[in-house]
Amino acid sequence: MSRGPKRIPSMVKNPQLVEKRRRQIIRGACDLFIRKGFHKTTTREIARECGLSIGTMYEYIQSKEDVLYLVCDYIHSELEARLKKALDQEGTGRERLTRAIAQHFKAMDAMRDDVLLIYQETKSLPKDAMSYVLKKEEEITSLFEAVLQRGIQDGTLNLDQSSVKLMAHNIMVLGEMWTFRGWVLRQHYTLEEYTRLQTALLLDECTHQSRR
Amino acid sequence: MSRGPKRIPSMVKNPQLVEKRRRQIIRGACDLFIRKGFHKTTTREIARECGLSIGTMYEYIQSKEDVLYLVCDYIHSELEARLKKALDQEGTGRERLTRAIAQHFKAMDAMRDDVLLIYQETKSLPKDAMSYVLKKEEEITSLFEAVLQRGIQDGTLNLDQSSVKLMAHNIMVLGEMWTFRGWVLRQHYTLEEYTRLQTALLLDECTHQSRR
Amino acid sequence: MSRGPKRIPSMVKNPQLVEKRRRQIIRGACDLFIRKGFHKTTTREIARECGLSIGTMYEYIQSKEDVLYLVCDYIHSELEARLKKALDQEGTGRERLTRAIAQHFKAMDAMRDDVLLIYQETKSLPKDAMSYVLKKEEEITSLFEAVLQRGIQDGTLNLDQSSVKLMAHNIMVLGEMWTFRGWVLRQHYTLEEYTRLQTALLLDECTHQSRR
Amino acid sequence: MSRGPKRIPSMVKNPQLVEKRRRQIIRGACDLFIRKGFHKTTTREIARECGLSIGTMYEYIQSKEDVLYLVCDYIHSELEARLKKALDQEGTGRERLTRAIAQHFKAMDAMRDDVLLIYQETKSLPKDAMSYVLKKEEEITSLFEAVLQRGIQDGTLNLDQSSVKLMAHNIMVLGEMWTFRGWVLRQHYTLEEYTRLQTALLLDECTHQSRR
DNA sequence: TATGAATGAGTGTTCATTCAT
DNA sequence: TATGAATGAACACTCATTCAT
Repeated sequence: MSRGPKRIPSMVKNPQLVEKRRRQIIRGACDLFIRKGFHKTTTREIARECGLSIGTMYEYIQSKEDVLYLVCDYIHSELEARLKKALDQEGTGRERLTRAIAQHFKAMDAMRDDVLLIYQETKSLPKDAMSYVLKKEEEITSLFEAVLQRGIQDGTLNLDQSSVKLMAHNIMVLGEMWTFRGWVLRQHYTLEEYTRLQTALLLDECTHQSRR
Repeated sequence: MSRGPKRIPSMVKNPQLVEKRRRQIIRGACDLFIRKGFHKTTTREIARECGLSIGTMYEYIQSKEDVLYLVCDYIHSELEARLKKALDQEGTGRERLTRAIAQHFKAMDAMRDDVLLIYQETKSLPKDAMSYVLKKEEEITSLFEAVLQRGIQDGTLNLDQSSVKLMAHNIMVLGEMWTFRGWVLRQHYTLEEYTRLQTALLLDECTHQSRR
Repeated sequence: MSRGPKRIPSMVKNPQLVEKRRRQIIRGACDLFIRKGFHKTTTREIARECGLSIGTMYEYIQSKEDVLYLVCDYIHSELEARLKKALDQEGTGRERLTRAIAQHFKAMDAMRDDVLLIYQETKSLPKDAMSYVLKKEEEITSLFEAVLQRGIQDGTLNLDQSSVKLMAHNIMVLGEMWTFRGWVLRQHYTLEEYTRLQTALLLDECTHQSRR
Repeated sequence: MSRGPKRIPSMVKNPQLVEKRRRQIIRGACDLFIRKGFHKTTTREIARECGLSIGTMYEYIQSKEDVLYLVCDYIHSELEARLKKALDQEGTGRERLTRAIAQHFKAMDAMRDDVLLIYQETKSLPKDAMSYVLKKEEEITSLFEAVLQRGIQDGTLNLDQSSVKLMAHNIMVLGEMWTFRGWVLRQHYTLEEYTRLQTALLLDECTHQSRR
């Protein structure tokens, strides 16, 4: 279905070195993009922050936008990895969903700045890179779809098929909401309260479907 | 509570002229920001689009960021106005909430590009302007809080006080979600379906609170 | 036949100002290109030399290559003007040709650096600008063709039609030769000697054609 | 007279290896310089084209300009070799001259891109390298001088001493003209026609000198 | 000898803002 | 009030050259 991430060409041949340097670049750039935004961060700042000369950095990327893509892709990979670990467990569909939501919210809390970054800067990517990033987002969302389906099959969740996709998106968005409304939500709720209340809302919906 | 919008100084004395010119600027800039993003739009382009010379434009603003603030503020006002009109009606709290949600979603659909713009470019505002914009967002959210409270009072809604704020935010976010996940949601749901399903989710929660 | 020179867009509206500034640019750039070559001259140097800030200079051109085109076009215009003045006189075709050659050689001597510049840097122009420059060169050459034809008609020159074009090019090239072989030719010949000898060669050919 | 070509230092001791590698470099660079020009060709491209790593390439040269010199010198050697072969034959001075001209023109046709390269990029050489190249050009020219003198001595050519040098240059330039005006000349003349007409022009002059 | 990753000064170009008219 | 020419700091990116391995 997905043919993996976009390949960013590098002038350097040794793939391990490329991997290593790009990790440096991602780490440095991510911090800066979060602090100052993509457009207000200069390539020289990125280079300095990740301990490379500007010339060396450009041996590993082709453009500043490549850096943004690298960062976005990294953040998504990180999110996906965390979520997959949470799903890789036993229990009924309902139990797994509950854990997945909690884990998702925890990830959102831990990576709130990174997620915010994706929300705000994805649009600065070139067309093709943006498609990749959006596709990745969809893939992550589909992880929740899968858990929902499983719960429907084992009878622990009750949800109309037409609502499955929507619910998956709802879960994603109510998680992300903790990042982009965090500045006010955190004034009123701890992450635990937030998780409890939103989980209730979401699971409730997967219980009383029959009523509608 | 709120001390009204941030004042943007102008070199021009006649307030009606200022008002008129700024409307021109907002209209032109808004289009451009949506099409190209704030950073990739130049002041020259804005001036051309709104039919002013750059010199003249700068008589009515102090910086490019002022334009962004003007645009964001305008969009929020528009959203608020639409919502207030929907709330300015009779019926039980529950009925009013239902209508408000529908109206909110409709507004999100109509103004999806504008809302997206706010989501993506608010962070480009200077600190103080950003506070104003975020505060405005909060004010709009509080409109839903008020409706919820009213429904609780008249007994048509059942919701724990601790959840009121969260629900208001949920309503806001599930509306905005139609803008920033629209590219995929619209492949599966019409606005009507979306509204029906999400309203169910939200109202359901304001009905069975006792269970928890 | 020719639709005039390539239009270089300018950000500045006042055409007289554009004309004036571009003259400044041409003068400054021409000197520098001759001294250092096109590629080794920086845009900053050009700006400084012509008394404009770099930003201002870019209000009147779109790229460094535009400057090169402006310079090449100017040099050609200058050459053409000088030649046309020489042709705008009375006498038999043979007399006119003699004067035209002398004038051409004189122009080459006076503008030797400029002509050399065209020889060496035309290839640095973008494709379309290069066509314009080459076409102009052809137009100038055709001025000699016209004089030759006139001499043939009035019987003062004797030249096969098939040779006319070639002779025109020969005249051009033997003139230009004074610029790009000048460093050694000037060690052995004055411009007058050079002109006399080459004119003899060329006119001789337009006299004894019958022998072949 | 000439102290041979400029010595380009190499880090590598084995002279045969140096010779071999430089042949590689010349072949690769010459192609690129013709296609893209000297300044728009990067050292990386040259290295790639000739199958060496940049590091290795720099063991055999000291700078990019060295490569240009190597290429120019090679082209001249090639031209000189071809011409010498043509002169290494029997016959009267006049016959030898005729053959030399034809051979020269044929060489110009075959190596038109290379000759053009020399015309356009010689000025990019450092001062001292440029002198070498110009001297080489002069040497080649003097080959024609020698043939002319020989024809004068054996009475088959009639030319004033003062014109000998000029005629030699004329021969050179009318040959080179086939390269830098080829784009238009080839539209009207084949190489054979061109050679016939120009040879007539040149030999004619070496026949009727007495008249002047 | 051969390699290729590292370097950073230097390049062409942009654009928010000012200010004389 | 309106204009738009002028400004120059700042930007993304390149590339000849070096040097540790």
